[in-house]
Amino acid sequence: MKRIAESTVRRLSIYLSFLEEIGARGILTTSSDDLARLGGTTSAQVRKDLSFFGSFGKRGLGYSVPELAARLKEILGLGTQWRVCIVGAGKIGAALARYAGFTARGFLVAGVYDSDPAKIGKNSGGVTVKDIAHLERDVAAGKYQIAVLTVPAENAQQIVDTVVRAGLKAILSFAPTQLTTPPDVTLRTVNMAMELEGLTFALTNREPHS
Amino acid sequence: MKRIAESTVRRLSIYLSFLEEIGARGILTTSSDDLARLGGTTSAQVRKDLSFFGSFGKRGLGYSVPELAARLKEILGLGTQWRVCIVGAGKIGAALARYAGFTARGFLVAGVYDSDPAKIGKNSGGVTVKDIAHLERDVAAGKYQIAVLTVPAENAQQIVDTVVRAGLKAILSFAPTQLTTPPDVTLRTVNMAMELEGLTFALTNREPHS
DNA sequence: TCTAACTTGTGAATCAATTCACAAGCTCCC
DNA sequence: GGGAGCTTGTGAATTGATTCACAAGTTAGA
Repeated sequence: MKRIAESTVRRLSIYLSFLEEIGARGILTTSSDDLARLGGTTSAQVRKDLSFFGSFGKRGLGYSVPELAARLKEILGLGTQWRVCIVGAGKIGAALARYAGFTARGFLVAGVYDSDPAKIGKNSGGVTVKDIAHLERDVAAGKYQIAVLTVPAENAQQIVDTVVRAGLKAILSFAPTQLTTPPDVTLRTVNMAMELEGLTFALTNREPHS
Repeated sequence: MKRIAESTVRRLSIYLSFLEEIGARGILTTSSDDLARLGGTTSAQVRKDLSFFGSFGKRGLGYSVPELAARLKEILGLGTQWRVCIVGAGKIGAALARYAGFTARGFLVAGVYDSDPAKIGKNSGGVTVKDIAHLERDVAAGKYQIAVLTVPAENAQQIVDTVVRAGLKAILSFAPTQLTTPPDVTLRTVNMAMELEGLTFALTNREPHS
């Protein structure tokens, strides 16, 4: 299969969340134009995105909401429940552990790890915090498919190396640092300071009147 | 000035954080090749990114670390302190309110708002939670330049409309929904479920051997 | 002063993503 | 059955981003 751009995958997520929303309201049919309007893009873009995976619509009619939603779930790999571990039981880790948006989309926070003895054994987001010394063993045992990192920047690469060594293939990092992984491991980084800097850049460099 | 791509701005943030890191270690000079290696890109990309804003290096020599850092701070608008309000005093809002990465880069969390009477008046991340009914007035009074939204998806657009009406030009949203703003308002959205879906897509569609 | 070894800055070329534009398919209604 | 009115799917064209490749500037050392 041809390589799919990250931007395309992001849009598929957006389309899916709209399909679920309008599906819940009982709407059975939609069009690329509807999806484009709701998702902030163009109808041609919607159709091109979908065309990478097949043709799911009917000419003249549009798309069946439940059918397209099911196909997108399949494409995005949301058919099964994914087990996630959160590494770092600080404020952000605890917030994520009980973030409803995860469970709503089929992710199960099955473990939380920290290195701080004061936190180990305590409850964080409904899960007991485990000793990070057990992380590698648990990952190697297949307990998780995805790791979410909410640790300080200076520890992040070491933890990446640990979970990669144990065989994990997908990591979402909130550590504000650049991380490296082997090519067969997918890494996404969310850097909140960087997002804010995108805003200050815009505030600073915007034309006064436009 | 020519329009600058968002990807370029993101990379400038990365370059800056490396310059600060190596600057703190006493390194005075660096090259586009160093920055590329650390930032996961190519030296040509680094030079092209910088070329949009001027020429900051010396041929044959490279870049002065403190000088380039200062120019990047200026470009990214990090010369002044920015006042941020957090709307939504839930788990994620509270975690962000005391997130060290923000203050380290010159952002001041100057207010936290919520609509829940049980939270108003309580302390969240070192700031007293205010009634969201006062948000519009406070924004209009110029108390904040940036709003961070950590509210449920169903309330997010209404709050965007409120702060935009009050004159705010920069919003960072963590609500898992598509939001719309006038063209003179910059909006960035971080959607954690969408990031995870990018990972599950990769896990599902990856070639078994490559 | 001259050469060797670097590294920048930047047009040109390539590669990637988006948009255009239209043939083809579907439904409804006369 | 046939025409009108939709909407998809997709090559072609366009727009945008990245990479290439090299002239020009700088330093160090002989």
